[in-house]
Amino acid sequence: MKFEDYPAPVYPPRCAHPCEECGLRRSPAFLAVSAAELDAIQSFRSGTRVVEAGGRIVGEDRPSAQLYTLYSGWAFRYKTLSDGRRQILSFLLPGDFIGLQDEFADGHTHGVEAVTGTTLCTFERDTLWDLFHTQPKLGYHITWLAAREEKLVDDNLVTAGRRNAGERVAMLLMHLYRRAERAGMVRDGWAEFPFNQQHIADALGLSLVHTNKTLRRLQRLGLYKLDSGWLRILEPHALEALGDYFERPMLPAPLI
Amino acid sequence: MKFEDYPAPVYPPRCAHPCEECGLRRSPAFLAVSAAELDAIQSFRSGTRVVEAGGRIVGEDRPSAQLYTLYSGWAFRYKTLSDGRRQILSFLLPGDFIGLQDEFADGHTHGVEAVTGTTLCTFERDTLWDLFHTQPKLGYHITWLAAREEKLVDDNLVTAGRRNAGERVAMLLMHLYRRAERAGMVRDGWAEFPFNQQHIADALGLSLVHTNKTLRRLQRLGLYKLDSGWLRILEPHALEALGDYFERPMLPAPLI
DNA sequence: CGTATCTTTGAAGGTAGTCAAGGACCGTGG
DNA sequence: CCACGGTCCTTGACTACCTTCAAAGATACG
Repeated sequence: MKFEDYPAPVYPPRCAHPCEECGLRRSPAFLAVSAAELDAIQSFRSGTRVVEAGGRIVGEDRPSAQLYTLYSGWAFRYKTLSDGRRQILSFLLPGDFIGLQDEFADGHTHGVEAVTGTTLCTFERDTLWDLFHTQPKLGYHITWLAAREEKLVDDNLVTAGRRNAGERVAMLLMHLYRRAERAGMVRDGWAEFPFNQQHIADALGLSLVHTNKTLRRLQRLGLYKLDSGWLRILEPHALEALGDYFERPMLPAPLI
Repeated sequence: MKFEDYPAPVYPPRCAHPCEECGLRRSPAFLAVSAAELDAIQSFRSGTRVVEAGGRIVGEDRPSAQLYTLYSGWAFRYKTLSDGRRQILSFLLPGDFIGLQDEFADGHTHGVEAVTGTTLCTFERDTLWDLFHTQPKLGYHITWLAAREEKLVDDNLVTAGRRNAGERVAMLLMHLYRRAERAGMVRDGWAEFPFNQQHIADALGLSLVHTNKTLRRLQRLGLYKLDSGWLRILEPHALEALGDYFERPMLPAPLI
């Protein structure tokens, strides 16, 4: 059974309803929660926020007072050096938790930017400990999310450090496709792909020009198609082999 | 007051004593804990393990059944591609928690290797949830550690993706010196530096040869000295400016 | 003293960065 | 309707940073 068959909301206009009606939760990508936990999440949640495409979710200069769960849309975490060079650390999809890294900040924060229009559930940072205290299970889940997020960055570091341009692009395309698939953002083999080549370059640690040339090369080889914001993988095995990157089936994730 | 003034054990032969006598805890780098928490940690701990220099702490093929706190020595986390290219993800110092990333594994694990001889406190993975349940505060602390660890990898990703060789080396030297200082491994301005150039190359995503040439260049410029396993920073401001990397004062960390 | 490991250096080649400019597409407004 | 500016994509030419290959020192150790 594919995720497309589930009524997962791709871009709900807004999430103003109670958590128990949350559309995301119907997806099998997320763990079921008890009624008590859902209550705790509901009261942990302080509101909803909408950010337009290209807008800033969290500024790079200081940690935000809020934590977020991305409810719909695509976003990314990034850091910039003082001369403007930017590195994208990881991409964020619905269900991803935002802001944990800064919870224990010694400065050195990162920014979060929306790629598409996004909606977010907001939580107040200073109530986090209370959540751990009253609902240890949810604390455990948050640790789960933090650990998963770090694994993503681990993989990206291997890519930036040890893969060449072709391998990097192959790995990123497969990775984003798989995550989109899991999040129910694939229809008929086409995945939402709202990124421009500057995003890809900044994620892979390549220049814009070289990213373009590498993308075109792999496209001419017939490995994938990209059409007005939608991605289709034509040769998944070739891309996986080229990138030396083989996704394992993903476990259901907690959703806070 | 400098950390050197504290009686922090640099390389205790072994940690077989109860946690309340733990030498690490005397360091101001770590948060104080209550007696009840210390009891919980003590009963969470299942034993002690010693790994010789260069030995494998956690294999790359499968998640280990144990979690660890590094008690003494230096180690690193790494991943290797199928053709042998290796990327070091982060370095580990006393107090660092090991194995969390695999707690929620979907495969895709990483290895951990000892640089020097190390001693580790061991915990059984399947008792982690129990710890969260009975001691939410410690669960919160574990999340703290996970978030800090991810920030380290974030920084390393920026380095591998967007810094050139000189900047990478400058940043790594400053970073390791600062962490050694905090861990009480600096004496008279000399920090323990047990790494060979292959370690540095694998951490920075550079080739061994180019790493060597870059190290020599910065050394000839008089920015640092390296002598039989000990590092002295001669020009901290120059190195920080070159690497565009400015450490903020670090908060006391939890110690599990 | 011989072997293994690590460091150092030179030379050659290639991958990726930089510079520059044209093209495609889109929305806006004259 | 078409001109215009903006953003993003594409391509070529040139440059340079970094990798690879090769081999010679240095150091430690049995």
